[in-house]
Amino acid sequence: MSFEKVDTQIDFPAQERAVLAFWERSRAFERLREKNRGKPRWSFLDGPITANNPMGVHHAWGRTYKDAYQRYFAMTGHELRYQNGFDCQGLWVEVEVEKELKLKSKRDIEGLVPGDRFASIDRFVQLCKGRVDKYARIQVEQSIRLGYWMDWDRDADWSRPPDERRSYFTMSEENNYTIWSFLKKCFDRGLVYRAFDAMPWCPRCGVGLSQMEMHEGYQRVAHRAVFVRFPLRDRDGESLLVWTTTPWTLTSNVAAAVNPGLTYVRLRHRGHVYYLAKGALTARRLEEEFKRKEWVDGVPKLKTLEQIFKEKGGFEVLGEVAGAELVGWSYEGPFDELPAQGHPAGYPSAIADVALKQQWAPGVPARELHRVIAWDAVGELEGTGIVHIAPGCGKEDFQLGKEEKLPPIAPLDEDGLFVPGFGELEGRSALDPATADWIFGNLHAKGVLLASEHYPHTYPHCWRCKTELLFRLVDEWFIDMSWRDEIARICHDITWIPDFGLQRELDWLKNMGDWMISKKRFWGLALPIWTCERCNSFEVIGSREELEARAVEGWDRFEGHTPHRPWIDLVKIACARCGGLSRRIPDVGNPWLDAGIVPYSTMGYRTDPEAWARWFPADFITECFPGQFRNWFYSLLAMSAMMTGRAPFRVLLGHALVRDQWGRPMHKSEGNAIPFEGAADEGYETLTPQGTLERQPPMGADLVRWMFARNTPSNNINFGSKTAEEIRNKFVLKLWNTFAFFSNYARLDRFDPEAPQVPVAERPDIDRWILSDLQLLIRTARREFERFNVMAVCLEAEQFVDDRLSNWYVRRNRRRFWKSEQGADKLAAYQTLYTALTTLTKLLAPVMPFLAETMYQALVVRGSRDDASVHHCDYPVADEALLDADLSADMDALLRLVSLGSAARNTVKVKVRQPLAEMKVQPADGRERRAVERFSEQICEELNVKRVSLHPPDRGALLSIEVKLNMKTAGPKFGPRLKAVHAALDAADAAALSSVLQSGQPFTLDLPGGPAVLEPGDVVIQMKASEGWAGVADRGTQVALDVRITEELAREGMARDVVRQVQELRKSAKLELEDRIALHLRTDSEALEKAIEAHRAYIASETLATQWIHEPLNGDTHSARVMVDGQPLTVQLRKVTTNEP
RNA sequence: GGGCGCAUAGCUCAGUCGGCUAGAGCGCACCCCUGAUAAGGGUGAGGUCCGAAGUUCGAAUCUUCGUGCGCCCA
Repeated sequence: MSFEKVDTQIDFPAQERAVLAFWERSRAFERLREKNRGKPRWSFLDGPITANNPMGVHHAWGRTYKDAYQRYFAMTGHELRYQNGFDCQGLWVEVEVEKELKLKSKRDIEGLVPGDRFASIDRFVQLCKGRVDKYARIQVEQSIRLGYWMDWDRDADWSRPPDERRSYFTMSEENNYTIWSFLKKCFDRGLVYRAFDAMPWCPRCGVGLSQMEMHEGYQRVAHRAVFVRFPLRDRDGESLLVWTTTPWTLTSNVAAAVNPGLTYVRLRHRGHVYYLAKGALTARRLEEEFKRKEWVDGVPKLKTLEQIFKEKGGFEVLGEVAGAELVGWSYEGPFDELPAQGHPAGYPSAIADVALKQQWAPGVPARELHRVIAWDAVGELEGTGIVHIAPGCGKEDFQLGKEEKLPPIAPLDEDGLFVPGFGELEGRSALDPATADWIFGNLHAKGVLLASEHYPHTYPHCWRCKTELLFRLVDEWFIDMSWRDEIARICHDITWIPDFGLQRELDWLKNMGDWMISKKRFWGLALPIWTCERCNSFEVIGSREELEARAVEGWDRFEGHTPHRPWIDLVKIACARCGGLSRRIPDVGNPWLDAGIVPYSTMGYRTDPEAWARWFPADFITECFPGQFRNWFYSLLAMSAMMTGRAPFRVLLGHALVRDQWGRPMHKSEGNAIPFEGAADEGYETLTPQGTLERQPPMGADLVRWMFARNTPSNNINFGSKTAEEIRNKFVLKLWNTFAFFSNYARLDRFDPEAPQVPVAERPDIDRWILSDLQLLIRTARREFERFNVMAVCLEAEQFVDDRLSNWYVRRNRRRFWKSEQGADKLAAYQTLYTALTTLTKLLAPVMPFLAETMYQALVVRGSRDDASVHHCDYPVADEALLDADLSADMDALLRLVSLGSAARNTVKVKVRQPLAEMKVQPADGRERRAVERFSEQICEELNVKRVSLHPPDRGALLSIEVKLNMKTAGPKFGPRLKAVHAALDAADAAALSSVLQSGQPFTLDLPGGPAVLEPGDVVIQMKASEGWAGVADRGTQVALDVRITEELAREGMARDVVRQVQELRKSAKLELEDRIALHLRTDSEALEKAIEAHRAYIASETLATQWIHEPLNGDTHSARVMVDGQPLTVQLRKVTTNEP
């Protein structure tokens, strides 16, 4: 079949939907897999996407890479797995389900089915699974719309259990049990342990956060800080001055720390003596932050302590004392009346028991042990230089407490409420401002409150629900990471792109703490840790089979369920040490365990070791890297190091973050995030920095992909409609218009791609040039894809399409396609452009799969019944025989000469439509000389001159130098002497003067009234051509245009103008390219009349006028009154049918 | 406090072998084109390639130090 007409106005999203339907109908993806089955493998491992919400446009960045590289390796003949991954388990899903159900706490979840905790948890877990399925399905649809080819789950697949679906799901049994095997290995090496620690804790979620999670949620907030005095025992009327931003922790105070190396002052204030660090008295606290506006709105600047004392009645410094001397002093705590302070070895008793057993503290109540301890970390710039220590309320406090044998007091329950033993505070929330009020009131009543203030600082928040974190003493499970060197070792087997990734990962490995793997929640990996009720020892179970063999209770009820809560909790085993009954700890696992195990769980490590060995390690992974060094990359590497000691992937490509087009971080809550469908298909609204909502048109998936692919992976991308429009105009539309141009003329001319090829050697230079550059593009594309540098492919392709193919090749060759006679030259043009376009479809297919397919179908398949797809093609290979470096260099020289010619026209403002007689060139080198000879026709056409000639060297320079004063600077500088300077300048040797000034040196003119010094800025140096010529020079090249317009040339110019006006009218009359017309032209201007007469044949052939009518036309005509060369002209035309004469 | 990264035009960024006069797009000014056309093209203005020192025939590029910003860790 022949070529279809192609509209230059195209709805890209609609075209993409048509391609999707074609792929679906023709089973294009399945056929690609069949085609590549058995070929060399290329193993890609997908990082699981959290199946918890629909994707935003930012997800498309990584997925563009994933698809583009997969497509490239498929086109170069590789077998792939095409397995997508979904991250399913974890708190983020729980939080969303809680929101849907309007649940506020863990107790609400456990009461979902009233009175039945087991059924409640079961129901909740089912809802979590359901939410994962729901959003996984949505993400599949979105990914398909992006053009991402994966082995997607289809309707029938969703009713199967996750283990039997096409994508992998981290909630699958295989995934969970493979993690068990990992934990078992850790256990066998003695690396799993349980510990009490003061953990960052989210009171809303009722869960502790790991070190890596805590970093996600820092926010700047202001807390009410207090200055409190701790009266010293044995020193009447004297107190330590203590400062804290968390007043609720004062209830659990055990000690006060000073820096033994600092100097402290004694000062008297209102009859009482205070101790505080000398530097603290005058420290300008957070002054820098205040200046830099790193502050919280509405919070006043902090006062110095000096100022506070002065305002409250003045003070007097009595003396200084070394910090070391304070150590050991004992004091009265602010809440010693509370029962918790009186409980031996700490509070509550569960913790006191452990503290006693593990010898963290003596069996004495905290209030009897209050004393000053030494701590080097205490500074004097933040508070008072005396730090209140509550081992049950802070990480460092807890460590210090253990070292100093201080009893820990843990005041809060899971929900952040005070437990019994804290008097009136019982049941109050530590976060509630009313609680702080109560504490302030209480301290004030006791007379120990000196002052309070609002203190801004960055404080950790729950990264999921944004609640402020508290530090809480809890028991959690950890993996001892003392074997970190084993992980670091395999990092060196990986190619990191960008390469600083290796250093980042190694840094993290060096600094990370032990891995907290437990979460006191419901939906997640069931940690396979069973503890004995009798002897309190624990062990880790490594597989379902092992559990079944060890089970002494509950297996029958568990069987048939996935290893999730609450069913797995039913299984009890006999303690290996004492035979006692062991039950599973209620905790679930850290979700990064789920994602980190996938190189094993998804490739058949346990089920099909041979298959696993074929696909492991993955050749390539790519993800957004901020954060992943301590998350997915970390868990992948750590778990693989433990499992096999091998790197789980060979190449890692990391990419940065998507910002909005003004460079602001994208946030759903800020209104500047872009939903995926909005960008791909539907258009979207975005909030501008001015706060207005702007409606944006859709970009289409290809454009979204291209924008991501052309960006430097390591730089954040400012993504938005502005860039989209730019790239659409300069690249996508150019490509499309070139394709449309070709198709529309090929259709009219019945161009047959199967016709015998005009030998390349016989084609014109410009054809061989574009073919040569095409080979260079192919070479670059292959090289850069292999380096995982798709950006370079895109930038090179843009340059080829825009600068070379569209703006030069097609523009220069239009007439070869227009002309009516067939022939070798026309055929060569068609064949050349056809080769360029079909090659481009294949080159671009990995990045722009839709556009490439549309073009390929129209250019190559052309409706033949065979369902060939561009994605089944082999990726192009450069034909070295077509490379012609010499030709490219000549063409570059030509382009330079043409741009100089345009510049020369510009200087005299003669439009290109006006033909000129001649251009003379004084070439800078042999290359330019040859370009003039070789491409004179191109130059003449492009610049609309009749002749181009080389300026003979023996005739001297083509242009002369002219130096004029720059009146802007020279005027004020020389004032009344200006005339004299002028004259001297005219008399001076222009060549010598300009060479001095151009080298940046001043030039001195000798004048009667004394020398005048010219600076380079004082003059304008121009190249001047002889009378009637316009000249321009650049880098040794000089060109001159004959700008004298003869009557004959003027007539020709007018004729071209007439043609243009007629074409304009044809177009507004919506005529087809091939339509013939009857034309009537009428003017009162004699000059114009003559021009039309002289060029009648030319006008007729250009405008396809088959009938030249002298009388005004009647009936179905189109007419316009236009101006040509300042003269009015009436144009009338009418379409004629072919059988008219 | 430690580590990593970045710094090129008003803005967003290319420039990874050290090589002629440092580029692109946007924006700005002027001009042009017109059957690829709701586009597009050309020309121009605009640069201390963050600063300083060094290596070199030659540095935006390599080294060292400094400044500023970002990220990570403590």
